[in-house]
Amino acid sequence: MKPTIYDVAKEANVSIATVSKVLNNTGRIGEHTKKRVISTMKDLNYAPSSVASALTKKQTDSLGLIIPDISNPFYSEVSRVIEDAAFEKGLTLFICSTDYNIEKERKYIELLHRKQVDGYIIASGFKSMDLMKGLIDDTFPIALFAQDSPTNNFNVISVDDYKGGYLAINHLLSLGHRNIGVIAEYVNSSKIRLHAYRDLCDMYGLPVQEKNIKKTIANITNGEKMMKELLQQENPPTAVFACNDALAIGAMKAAREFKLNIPKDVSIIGFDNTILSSTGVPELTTIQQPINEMGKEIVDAVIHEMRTPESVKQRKLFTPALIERESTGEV
Amino acid sequence: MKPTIYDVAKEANVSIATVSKVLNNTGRIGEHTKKRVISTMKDLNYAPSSVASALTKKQTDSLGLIIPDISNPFYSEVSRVIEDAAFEKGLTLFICSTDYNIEKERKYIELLHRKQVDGYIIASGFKSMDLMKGLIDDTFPIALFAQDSPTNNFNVISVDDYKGGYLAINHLLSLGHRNIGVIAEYVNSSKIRLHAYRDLCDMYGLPVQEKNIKKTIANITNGEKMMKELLQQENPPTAVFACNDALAIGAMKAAREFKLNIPKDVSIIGFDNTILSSTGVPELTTIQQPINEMGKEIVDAVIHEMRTPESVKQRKLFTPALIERESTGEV
DNA sequence: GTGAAAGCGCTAACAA
DNA sequence: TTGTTAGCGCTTTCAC
Repeated sequence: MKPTIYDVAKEANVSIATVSKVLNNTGRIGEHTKKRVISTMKDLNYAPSSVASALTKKQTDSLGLIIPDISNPFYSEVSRVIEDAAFEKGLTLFICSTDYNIEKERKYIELLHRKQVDGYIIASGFKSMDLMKGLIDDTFPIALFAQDSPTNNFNVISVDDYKGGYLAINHLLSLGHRNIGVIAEYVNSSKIRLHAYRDLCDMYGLPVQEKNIKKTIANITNGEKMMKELLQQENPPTAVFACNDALAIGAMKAAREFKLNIPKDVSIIGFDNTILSSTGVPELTTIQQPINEMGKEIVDAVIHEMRTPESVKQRKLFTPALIERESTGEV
Repeated sequence: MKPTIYDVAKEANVSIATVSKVLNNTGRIGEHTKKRVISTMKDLNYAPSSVASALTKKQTDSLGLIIPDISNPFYSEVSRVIEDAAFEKGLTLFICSTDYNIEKERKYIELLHRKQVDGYIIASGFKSMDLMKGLIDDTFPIALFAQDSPTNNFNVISVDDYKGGYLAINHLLSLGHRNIGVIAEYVNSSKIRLHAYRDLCDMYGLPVQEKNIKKTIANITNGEKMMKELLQQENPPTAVFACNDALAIGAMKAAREFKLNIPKDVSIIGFDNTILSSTGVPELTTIQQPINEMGKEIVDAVIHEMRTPESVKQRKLFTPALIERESTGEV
């Protein structure tokens, strides 16, 4: 049997209270007994039970991380960063993949609720924000990653989408492209990136052609499909901004099927700077989100909410960067 | 405050034992009271506390999944499958990335031990097998994924590495290649795949040239480096078997740097069939591990150990399959 | 500086 | 069929 606090108390000839105190460095205990307790803990190979302490302290030191799909490179990379940041702070993560599926979201939220996680980190693609509010207390720690919830008031950590869109389009414009297509997602971040697109078009006196803007759900197949549509219309764009790397990879496939050289015949730029952007040929020019900093920040945000539930919520937007590789070139 | 079992008991005019019984469907309770209890649970928006029940039942319904790195596509894909299988069985996962780092392994194992996970799933790359044995009981549920521990006795779920190596090399041989290089890892699975290589060479009467066998740590950069070495020697191989997709992607990079066409000048085959194998150009021919089945099996294996700790351990080897894409061709 | 005791929310004997 | 009660392993007053 795993030794308990009673075992070490008995063995060290002290009370369990004393053991607890040396365990948590609380109260005052004599140097001598402290040493003795510590050494018998070692002798017994004692490890305190987190579940017992969670029950008394009403705190589990764990967080729920809700993402669409851990096997998607962007989310797995983000998860890794968040895992490290959480671990650093003594928190463990329940990582949950919901596949944009409301039913799965509900089940996972209920599960985590029963597991008494101390807070949630919710990544883009989460749909059940309202269900969430019903299930849990209004002041319960929740932070949003790369997702907005305009109707609710949460801490959110995100990339500056306008800036990201701006960087991407501006890069294409500076390369001389004047007929630029966009493959966007049905999400808020894409909408904002499109604002940058429109504004930049205005600035350059270019007419914004709606037919050049495709919206879809982000995956490689859809990227391919949308790119084909773009390429099939008359006067097709000479450059395409895909709102994430997966869409961009799909777009590159389509271009290749059309026997188009990248970047000679058509330039393609992605978003996220996932591993996919550096493993293909040509390597993908893309916009990098500073996920390391963002991961740290979001963990800090949840912790802050845990400590001060009534604190004012913030939105922190991080500055993206252009990563020039091989998929974009002069027109 | 979150309602407790006492709240619903009082509200429904029954004892907490009764509530517990309807909660767990144990004992016998009258239809009528059962209904009443259930409805007041709904009214109060009651959700039982897993931590309290964990404390009494000495079972947390959670598993530790130890992998080298969740941001590595192979492991993120594997994790996804295991997550789903575990969720299906009512188990949640603590996913821990250890970076092949003994210190991190130790910290995570200790952490999970205190969290009282019901079992461990340990994926390839784990080094502290012996530490593990010291920390936990001999009959504690542990299953190994794609990793062997010859000196210990565990349930292991793995791919049939010999068969995988055989499929890869045989594919290359059937394409006419007679000078085949291998980029392997410093791990047992690679060793077994190399057995297949040697055996096949023997069968074909080909001399096994040690200079054609490179060993390294699996990542893209090392794949590139090893491939360059292979390519720089005189009479370089016309085909290379990389023991996983990351190495293969690196190898493709190197080939390209040498202005070699794939597969015309050199064929490359990978292993794992991760997303990387279908996003590049040319798409990578590779060996697929049936990770869906393997994921289900390993969760089942841990559950089985949880229920019958003394059960005989097994090794289950799953049959891989050749996925022909574009990176291999006739010599 | 140390200990006794209550309680965290639940399960499982055992009684009734 | 339902209720009483004793823990599960820990934290935290409050006495001493």
